[in-house]
Amino acid sequence: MSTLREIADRVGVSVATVSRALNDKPGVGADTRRRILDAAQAVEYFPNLAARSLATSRTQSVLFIIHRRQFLAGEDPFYPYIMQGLEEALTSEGYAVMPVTLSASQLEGSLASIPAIRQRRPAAIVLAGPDIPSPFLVAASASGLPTILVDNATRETSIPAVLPGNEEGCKRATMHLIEAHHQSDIALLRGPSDWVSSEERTDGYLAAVQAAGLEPLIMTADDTTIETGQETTRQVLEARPETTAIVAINDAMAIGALRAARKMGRDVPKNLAITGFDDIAWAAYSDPPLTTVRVPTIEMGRLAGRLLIDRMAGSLTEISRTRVDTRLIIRESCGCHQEESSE
Amino acid sequence: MSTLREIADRVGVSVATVSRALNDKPGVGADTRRRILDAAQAVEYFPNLAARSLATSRTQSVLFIIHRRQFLAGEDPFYPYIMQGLEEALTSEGYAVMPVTLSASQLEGSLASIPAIRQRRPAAIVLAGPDIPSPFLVAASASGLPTILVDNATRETSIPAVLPGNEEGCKRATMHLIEAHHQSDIALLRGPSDWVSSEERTDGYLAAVQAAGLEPLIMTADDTTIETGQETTRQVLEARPETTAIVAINDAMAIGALRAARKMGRDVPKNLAITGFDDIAWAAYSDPPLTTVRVPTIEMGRLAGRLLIDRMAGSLTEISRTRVDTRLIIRESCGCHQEESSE
DNA sequence: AATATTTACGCAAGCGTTTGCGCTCTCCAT
DNA sequence: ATGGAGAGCGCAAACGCTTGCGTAAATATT
Repeated sequence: MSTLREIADRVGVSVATVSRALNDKPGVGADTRRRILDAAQAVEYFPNLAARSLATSRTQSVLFIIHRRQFLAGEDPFYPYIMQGLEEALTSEGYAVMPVTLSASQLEGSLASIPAIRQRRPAAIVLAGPDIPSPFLVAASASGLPTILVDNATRETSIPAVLPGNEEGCKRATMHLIEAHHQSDIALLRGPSDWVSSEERTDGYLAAVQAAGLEPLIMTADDTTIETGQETTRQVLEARPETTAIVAINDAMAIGALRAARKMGRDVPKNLAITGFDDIAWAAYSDPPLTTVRVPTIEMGRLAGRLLIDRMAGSLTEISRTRVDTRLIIRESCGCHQEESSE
Repeated sequence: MSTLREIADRVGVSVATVSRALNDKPGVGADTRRRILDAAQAVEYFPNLAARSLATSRTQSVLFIIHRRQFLAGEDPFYPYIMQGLEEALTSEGYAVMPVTLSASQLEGSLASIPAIRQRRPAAIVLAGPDIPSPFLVAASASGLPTILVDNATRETSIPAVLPGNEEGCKRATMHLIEAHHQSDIALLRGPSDWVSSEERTDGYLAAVQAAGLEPLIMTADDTTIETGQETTRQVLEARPETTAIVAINDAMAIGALRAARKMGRDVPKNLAITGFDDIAWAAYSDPPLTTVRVPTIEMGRLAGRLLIDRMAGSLTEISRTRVDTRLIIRESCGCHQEESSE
């Protein structure tokens, strides 16, 4: 493991000069700089980040915080994709991501009580997922560290956040149903109102339905699982049997709707059209394959990473919410076999 | 952010003594130690890990390496669960996990060319997943860092590895089919032979089938996706229509088998029994719900973490392969609705 | 030609720990 | 009383890097 000393000795300069040369700082002659870079190459120099952190008192790692519940639920976890994108964006700039999954009680407590944050002094914090309580988000942001939210947002303060184009996406899906499905009754299956994406998707549904002059029917569930999707669909079909289309707030609920429809003797898509949201891995394999709105999760992570890098570099872009584009993926659950379906 | 200095000043001793007291090292009087611990508590001291790393020249983070392909395939990724368990085990001992996903070309190259390993000098390496090439595993192990494999293993050298009880698990599932399904023809859908778990599960299948005096039928696919499961099942049912049961090497192939069976007019489980392996999140929601062998992925991660901690602590346990117990989860795809089914 | 400015570099302190070594003091065996 | 052992503690160096400051030389300014 070579050090600055070695390079300095080789070239015949001081370590200070080598440090400056390697970090693209002024105060080094062009020729000297070249020789230093060559020597660094020759000895395969990599900076010791622990030493650098100690000297600069800032690290090159960002905390990636999620709620442990995401795991226990056994659902299709989306944050690995977020993390993947994040890692892609960050490693290229020399940053590492360190995942920390917190329990509900830890998320109630104070930010400072999390050892990782005290001991490792991360350069930034990423908080992913809708189930991190708002006070915690605010506390993280107030800690002074660059903070970014993914698939979550706060109303009061304006913490930077990366979100899918929820409203347009859901509006798009609903409109697709309206166009194809002859102006029939379209119900919405939605989740808790403290989940930002749920709110926004509902807005999209409402915009589309009202533009078409239809009567909205909104069913709110406590969570957005297959089970609740199934149960709320049952309720919808019993309360309003004339319903011919269902917009589900996410794919899990949509798959639940599929199951409920089958159990109640409805043929999807013939008697009932269904759309989901997210395009999780299994959406393409449901029966029938699910028409849904694809959320580019990896891209969201990448974006979060880039925004963070910009902020750490000092550019004071106070953009509050950044959107990533969604895309309607037409499969079979909506009843229109188009050639240009998936992909 | 308090330092050793502060505590030392408060108590009236040297930093050296504080350091020794806080690290449970000898050379500190009982009374002094108490006062130091109290003071540390009072100022909410947390060691600066960068400084410690610099002084000890070893870090408190472990690299978690996976193959990027795992993501692109869009399959149900299993390693988030591994990582979850790993994190649980490691954080309690003050270690952090840093995930690094490598591309195929990086996995062909040398270990040293990975910046993370040169710059962060991890305390250990975890390599997860069957698709990391053997030479890379060997190189990692040869690097001198404590290394552990999860869901992979090498034949030549004996790198410590954590694996599911593949053979027993698959034997168990196959025997269940044999017992319930009156001694009929049972085919196996397996994956590539360089995937250790595939090999071992095949052994389990063979053991069960041969013990029952049946003729084995093994179909090998290039990968273990829904698509290949579907395709190989089609082949099996065409080549040997009398087949009444299929053991799939993993749940994805099993779900593919389900689809193929439906397309070919077979009723599962009436005309064809199917079992999977892994118990991924969606196994419970397939139609019919999949009977499968549960692999405790989170537990595997936990175990890997604990083994690593032991090795870093110096205990020279040269256990080569550690097994975690699997468990047969009986649902409906095998045709025996037992009361004591899942959970 | 004399002065002011800039450029290129070295010195050395400092970041917060750990740890080998040496010192003092107490205690016990001689 | 004297010696040695051991416990308890402090000193100071070391880990590898960054950075403010000082200085000499080179260049620009009048």
